[in-house]
Amino acid sequence: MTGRVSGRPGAAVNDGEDQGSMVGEPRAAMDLSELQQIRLAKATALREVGYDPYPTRARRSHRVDEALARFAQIEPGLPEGGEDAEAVTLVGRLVSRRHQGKTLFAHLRDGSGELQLYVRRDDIGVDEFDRLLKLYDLGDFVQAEGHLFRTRMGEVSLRVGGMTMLAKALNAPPEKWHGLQDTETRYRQRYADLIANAEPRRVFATRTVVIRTIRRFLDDRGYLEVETPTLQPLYGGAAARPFTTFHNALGQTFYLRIADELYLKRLIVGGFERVYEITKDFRNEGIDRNHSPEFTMLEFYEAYADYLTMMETVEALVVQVTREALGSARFTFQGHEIDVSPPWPRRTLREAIRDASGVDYVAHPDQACLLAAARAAGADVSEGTVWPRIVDELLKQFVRPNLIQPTFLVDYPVELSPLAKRKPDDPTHVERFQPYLGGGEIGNAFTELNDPLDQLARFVEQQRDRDAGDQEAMPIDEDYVNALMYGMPPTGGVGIGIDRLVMLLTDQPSIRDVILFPAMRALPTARPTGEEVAAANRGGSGAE
RNA sequence: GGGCCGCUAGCUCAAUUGGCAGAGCAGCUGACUCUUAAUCAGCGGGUUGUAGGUUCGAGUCCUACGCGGCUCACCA
Repeated sequence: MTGRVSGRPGAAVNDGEDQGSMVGEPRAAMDLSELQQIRLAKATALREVGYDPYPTRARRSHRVDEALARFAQIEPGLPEGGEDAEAVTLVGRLVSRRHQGKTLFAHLRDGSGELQLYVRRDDIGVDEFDRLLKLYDLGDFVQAEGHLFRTRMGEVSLRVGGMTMLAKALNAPPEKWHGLQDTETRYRQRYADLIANAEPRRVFATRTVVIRTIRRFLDDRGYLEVETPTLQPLYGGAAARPFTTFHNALGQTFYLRIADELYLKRLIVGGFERVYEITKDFRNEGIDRNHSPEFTMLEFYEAYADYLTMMETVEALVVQVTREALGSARFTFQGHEIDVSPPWPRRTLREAIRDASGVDYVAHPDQACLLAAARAAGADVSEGTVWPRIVDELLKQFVRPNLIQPTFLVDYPVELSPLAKRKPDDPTHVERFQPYLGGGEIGNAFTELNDPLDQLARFVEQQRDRDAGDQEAMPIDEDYVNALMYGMPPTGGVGIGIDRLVMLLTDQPSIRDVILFPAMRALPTARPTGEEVAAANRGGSGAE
């Protein structure tokens, strides 16, 4: 860590090696803003009258929600405006302040909520009241002890008998009414966003409920949560370009995983019957509203199941997650009322495309023919587009935007799905489905291909596309084929993009709004130099 | 990568045709013992993203660059 003491990241004010200097030493103050200097002076003033602005320990008897619950219990036995006889001690951040002569109202926020503080000079003495007015600021963490009561205006409050500083804030919080609006600052300094805005606090709390509920759902059904490699010598399981990195001691290139699919299925080969993993995948491609270079993926695999079984599981999972997170199976996304109650309609990809565009891709089995038909239907497809891509374009341009209510599209052309098993009655299609919701897909699933030689043939096919310049085609994974040669039972598998699911449930239009610290271009001063990169690759970072 | 838009005080935003860079919040000083966007009086606060250019004069016009947003392309 370098010591940066400025509101703007990248505006380093303290690049020296010495780390242990006491806060409050004015050495770094040269580059502090006027407002920061004023707060720093207050911290120094506190110290001068014997109060540590950063004491080591805090004490708390109740969280805010516990205090409110306690008062609700006790209030019926109190006279009008009476106080709880027992003292409580609360901790948290000062988020608002209203001074009126010899009294002071303020709001304290902890992780569970907010509660009003009521301070009277007569209660705490002239000196302490004065300190409170002069040396405490919005954003400071404090500890307040006192008795609960209800104000004349009807708000449960703490009549403060004593207050101490827990941590002096040098940065002022953002504007209290408009919050922090600047998108870039909200992403780069998420801490400030969380302080200032209730919306991200709600979104990320919901995200946690979603993930917790998924775990419980799968745990309850006998799934084993496992961990597979992030650093992979060979990537696979999806169509995407990987990030590349290098292991110094092994002298070897690794790829950051683009999916965990192939490892999870190796575990099915090994004899685990139900496995899942919730983890980050990394794809080296463009960033937009729906794509982040690192994102969170759920994948789960079940032996002796097929894609029909998995559709029921997905419906049950999504409705349970929605109910846990929102208290209902219905919610609003970007103005659309969505109901995820099962069962969800199932339509084959072929008929969905045919109904929406008039093009039956089965009737146009070669590239030139399908391209002409697609264009005749009004699709925007460029000249060299390969056959499976044209199908994908038809899906994207005609079908997807209209899939607002939950829908399964099923049975995809084999060319689009190198890891899925062919339909028994139609070897040109595979048993695959994608759940659509709110105009986008939230996952991908199939009956897993377990014929090792068919799998090898599909890899070879992919390799041909690779050689033809398709940078997203999968490389041949011989070890995976070897695993399949030990025998993999019939298996159903599902992948669900957690970020997109959270976007839907929290009504957020951008994936960046559901990722706490979304990937951003480094600011000029924060970007490592070529020398630093070279040194890192030379070996040994020195630090853990 | 292309196109469009944006970047002004700590935060939220103004600034007419190119003519003294402003307000609210926050801050500072003071008044006020049930306020809650508290109120009232006064005060301070700016390298207008960066670097050039045009001009008597640039927040405003031009060029380049940086960062971001939207969008297209790419991409599940």
